[in-house]
Amino acid sequence: MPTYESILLLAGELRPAVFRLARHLRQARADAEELTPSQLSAMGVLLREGELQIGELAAYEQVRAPSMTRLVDHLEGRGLLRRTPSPTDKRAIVVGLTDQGSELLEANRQRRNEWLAVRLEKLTEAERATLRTAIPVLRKIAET
Amino acid sequence: MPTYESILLLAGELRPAVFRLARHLRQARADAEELTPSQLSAMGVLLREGELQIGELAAYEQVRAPSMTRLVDHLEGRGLLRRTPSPTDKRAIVVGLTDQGSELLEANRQRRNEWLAVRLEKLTEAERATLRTAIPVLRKIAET
DNA sequence: GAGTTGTATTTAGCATTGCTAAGTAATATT
DNA sequence: AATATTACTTAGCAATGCTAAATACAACTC
Repeated sequence: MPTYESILLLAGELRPAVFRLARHLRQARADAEELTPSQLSAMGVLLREGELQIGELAAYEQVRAPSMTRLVDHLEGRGLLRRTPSPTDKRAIVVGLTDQGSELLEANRQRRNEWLAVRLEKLTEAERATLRTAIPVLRKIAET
Repeated sequence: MPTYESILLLAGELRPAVFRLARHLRQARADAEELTPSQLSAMGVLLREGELQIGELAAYEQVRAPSMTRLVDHLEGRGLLRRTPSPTDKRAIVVGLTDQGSELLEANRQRRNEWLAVRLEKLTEAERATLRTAIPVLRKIAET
């Protein structure tokens, strides 16, 4: 039975480790991609979830509706997503990725995975095995 | 000898797992703390590194000098850090945390560690052991 | 040592993104 | 039918990123 103290210690080491890696993963994104993190993130939600109303998308992104309205304005202007009136509710609007949007997002995802893969290649097989074991634990923490 | 394909697969799983956890860790911060992520991050650098010149701090934060000048303006106005002229270079300025700044930062750090610790407590001891093993690997990737 | 070049910081002005408050249109409730 | 709620938009504020240009000092060069 571990003490809370020892767990706090673990937290103090795990937190910065995860945080720093995430920071690098984020920076390995754009490079003159002309898309900001918010834009990429919102598009990522649409890729995973399919079409959503503006308000739903805002909720996913933990942002207020007006912020999402403007973000969608930009992305729509660049042809990366499309607004369509909701068939069931004439107040609401449904947004979804265009083909161009999905392709851009997919290219981006691949680039980031490759950035990480290059680093994973340099590890030992044992270290990679450790990571494979850790992934479900990391997911579990985030889902709590 | 693993294939690059299998490593790409691992990357595709590890990346979102780390990213999501980091996102939660970030959100477990402020809560009416009246400090933004940029401000917290810059103060964190000063806590780790001690006093730095504006330009050095900007470099750590991967931000341009003018952005850091303004951020330091704000934090100085709130009494969280202090500007002092560099003794060796009359062009330069050295910034460092005030006692109030250090205390606020320490309180913040503790709160975030506790957020994570609560979740770590709910894991099995084997899962925590996995994380302990994974920490140095995560660090290694980030440092590459 | 005078003049040039480079460095550290600041100021000014632009774009993005977050917010709240208030407006419009449609839906739901009483 | 009147009222309240909901979905989105518009308008305007604050924070943060940038570049360009100004200022002050430091370091070289001839």
